[in-house]
Amino acid sequence: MPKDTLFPTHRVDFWSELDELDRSGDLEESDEEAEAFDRSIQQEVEAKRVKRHERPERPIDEEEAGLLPIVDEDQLGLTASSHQALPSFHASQILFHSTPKQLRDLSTLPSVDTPLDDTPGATESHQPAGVLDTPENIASPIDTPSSSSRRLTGTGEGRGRRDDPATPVPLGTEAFKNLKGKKDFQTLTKHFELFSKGISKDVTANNANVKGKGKAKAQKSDSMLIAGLGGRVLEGLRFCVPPELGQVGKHKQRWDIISKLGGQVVLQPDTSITHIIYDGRSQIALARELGLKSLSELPEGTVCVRWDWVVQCKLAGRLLDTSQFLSFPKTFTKMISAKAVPATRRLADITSLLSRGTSDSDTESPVKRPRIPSSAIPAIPRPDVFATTRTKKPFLNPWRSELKIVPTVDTVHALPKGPGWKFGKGDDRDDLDDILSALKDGTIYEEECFTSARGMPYCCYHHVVIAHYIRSQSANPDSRGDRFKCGQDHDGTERSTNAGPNEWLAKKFEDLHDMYLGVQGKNQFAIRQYQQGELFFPSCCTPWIITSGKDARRIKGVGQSIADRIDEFISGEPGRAYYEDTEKARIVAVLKDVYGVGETFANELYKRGARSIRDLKEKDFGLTPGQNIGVELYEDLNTRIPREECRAIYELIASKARAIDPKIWVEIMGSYRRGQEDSGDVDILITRDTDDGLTHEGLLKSLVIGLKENGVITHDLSVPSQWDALEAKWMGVGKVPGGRYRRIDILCIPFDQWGAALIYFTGNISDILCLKQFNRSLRLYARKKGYSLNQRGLYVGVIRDKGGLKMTEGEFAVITKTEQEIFDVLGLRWRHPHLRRP
DNA sequence: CTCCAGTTACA
DNA sequence: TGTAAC
DNA sequence: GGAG
Ligand SMILES: O=c1ccn([C@H]2C[C@H](O)[C@@H](COP(=O)(O)OP(=O)(O)OP(=O)(O)O)O2)c(=O)[nH]1
Ligand SMILES: [Mg+2]
Repeated sequence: MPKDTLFPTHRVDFWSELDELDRSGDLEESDEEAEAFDRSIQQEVEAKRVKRHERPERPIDEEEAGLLPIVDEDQLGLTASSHQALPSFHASQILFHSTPKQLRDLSTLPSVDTPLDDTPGATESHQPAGVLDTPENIASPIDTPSSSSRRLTGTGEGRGRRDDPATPVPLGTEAFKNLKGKKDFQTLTKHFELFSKGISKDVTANNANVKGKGKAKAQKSDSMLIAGLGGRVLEGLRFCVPPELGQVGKHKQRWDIISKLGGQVVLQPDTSITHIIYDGRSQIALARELGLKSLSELPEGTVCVRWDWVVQCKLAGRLLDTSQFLSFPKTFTKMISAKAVPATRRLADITSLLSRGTSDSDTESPVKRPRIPSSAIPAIPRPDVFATTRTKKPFLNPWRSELKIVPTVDTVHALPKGPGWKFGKGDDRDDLDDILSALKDGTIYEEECFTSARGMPYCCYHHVVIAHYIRSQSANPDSRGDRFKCGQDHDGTERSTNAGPNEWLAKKFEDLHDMYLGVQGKNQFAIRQYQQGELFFPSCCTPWIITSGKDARRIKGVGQSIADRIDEFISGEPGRAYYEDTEKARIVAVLKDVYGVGETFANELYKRGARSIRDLKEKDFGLTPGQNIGVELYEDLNTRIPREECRAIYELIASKARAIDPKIWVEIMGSYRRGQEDSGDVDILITRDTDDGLTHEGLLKSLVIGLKENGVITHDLSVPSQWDALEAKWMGVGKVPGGRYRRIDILCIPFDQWGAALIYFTGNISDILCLKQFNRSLRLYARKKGYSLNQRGLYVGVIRDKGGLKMTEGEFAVITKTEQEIFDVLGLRWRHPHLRRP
């Protein structure tokens, strides 16, 4: 792949915040940008052909369909003819992934819900069991023939009256009063007027999806497909985009993007708006800004979303669930279906259709309380459920099927509440926010315009995840088993992505990182930096186009060495990255994929002549028993586990455990708890309430034995040193009947370490970094505060020598029954597991 | 020049 | 103790 | 390999 074709030549990508725009006053700017972006995407696509391993087993479309509802316009009243008739609610408000589960045996089941939310409203009653929540049975908010529209309450921020968009009544007469008189504000409103005029002039062209600025468009006819990126997904929606000082350029772009996507833009709220774009965090501040006493004065159903929602909708070419993009997730704006079933009702409805007890993996406190059915398990509906409803998709862009968002497992009940908890009132950004951004830091460059965008981290995260996911998707031919055959399998399933203009760099670094994994003696921290490189470059993290290594050094985490690599990549001159990328390194990297084979032994194997997994199978290299299992099950163990299967394995284990001791607590942790849609292994955490004087001592042994009899557990990889200790970890392999072999970890812990163990075992991030960054940064943070955090608890008084070696153990700082206690001591807000990722 | 999380199991 | 793993 |  010749670099020049990969490397975009234009200067700015479509969403960067440029004040030049303002200065020039040239409204065409964003058009140009859009074009540039689109072009870069195309180039990106070109670059996307090659790839490596690892893909989930499901066909992509299946997931995609499940996660991103394609909305039938008819159902939304959004067909062209009804374009004017603004629906009160919108597809974007659909609560998509709520899979409440059945109430389990209350008397025996430890209640482990997340930081307490006993509010009945949010956690609806559950329904009798009987229907499995297999994908087939999951009610889609779309295809559920829902009852006639009901009066909506409790949705969105607004409670006020709603008018037809033709006759909006302004709200917030005092809006922006503290901005008025500011020069910036005046220029902004002036620009807005200009913009509005431009829109009405262009309206025809707009409808044809070609916005008037003739010349530039003509030549880009085939990037038109992409230019259309997004189609008119915001058709019929009306956006209030409250002005911000010093953000004229940014806002102009936003208006333009919204209107190109078919949405209407207003500065001041009125009775017809459907959305407010707000990247801040404080409802109060927003209300004040808008000149409202409270956001409830907004029209009923108004949703406050961060800007990145729009961006993602544009990228996805369709409306996305807003749940991941709410400005105020804490209020948990109950998203509702287009058919306007009240939120709580909907949830109950879904509950009744699903069920079968499952763990709520968002569990937290061992405090006893009735177990509430919750929705920890994401609905991953099957594609055919949607097939019939997606036909109306207004703009079928080819990228659509590539884009997916991390599963948003909308655990409604999981919102934190109670003592010690505050919802982010105002700007209560805590230090962990800083940690999380620090994690990303490498991905965020520090510039004024960027730090001002509060919503950015999340956006960034989403983009990274998506980009990464797509990368691995495109890397691998589908269908089980095929992926190891390497080669031929590129059955025309061209998987392109719409990642940004620097994406090729991310790919380069991903590749480089993989390669260095096989280089012995390479500094682990150096490898980590390359790994970081994967994160830096997706367009939304680095909103400008990197033109040189020097340029990239603006990014925190990119130093001289990474910059040099970038220059190599750009110039195409073979440099270190080229010379170090040897056949040997690649082979070693593959050998290292065997479970139990690390860098050292992989190199040793290479030295002894091993060149492939087959060699390992055929010749005797004196592998350990564990490594032999790794070789034998190489394919299975290197295949990601679909979420449903994780759950199935969990259920098998949990039921066996409960059969042994009904008071046992069994939870599924790891990537599953974080809400990922596939996992590398199944992580199970076990403990038992000691209130009756008994413990889970010895349970692990009988559990494993029992599961071996079942055929659920098939191999041991590493067993506890003391089987009957309260703390014991078993690692091995198991499967569901007829399924692939899967890695399983079972961790038993003393009851009072529940909180610390949850933090530990939930970890974070995996998907992108394969580092367990959340743990690492939290522990680093604790250390800086004079504590020490490990899977057992949070300690104070740890004395370290100057090398950082621990001289004393210290003592428990807190009883760590709950995660929250730990977060509290560290002065941090508890975070939903799903948010423990950068 | 120093630090980069903190721990367990296996051989 | 070094290696590999969570 | 990068940051302090
Ligand atoms: O180096 C590590 C590896 C893991 N963990 C914790 C966090 C992690 O979430 C949990 C389970 O580990 P696992 O390797 O299963 O990672 P995961 O997060 O579950 O990802 P996946 O299993 O999908 O690969 O153990 C750490 O603290 N440090
Ligand atoms: Mg795991």
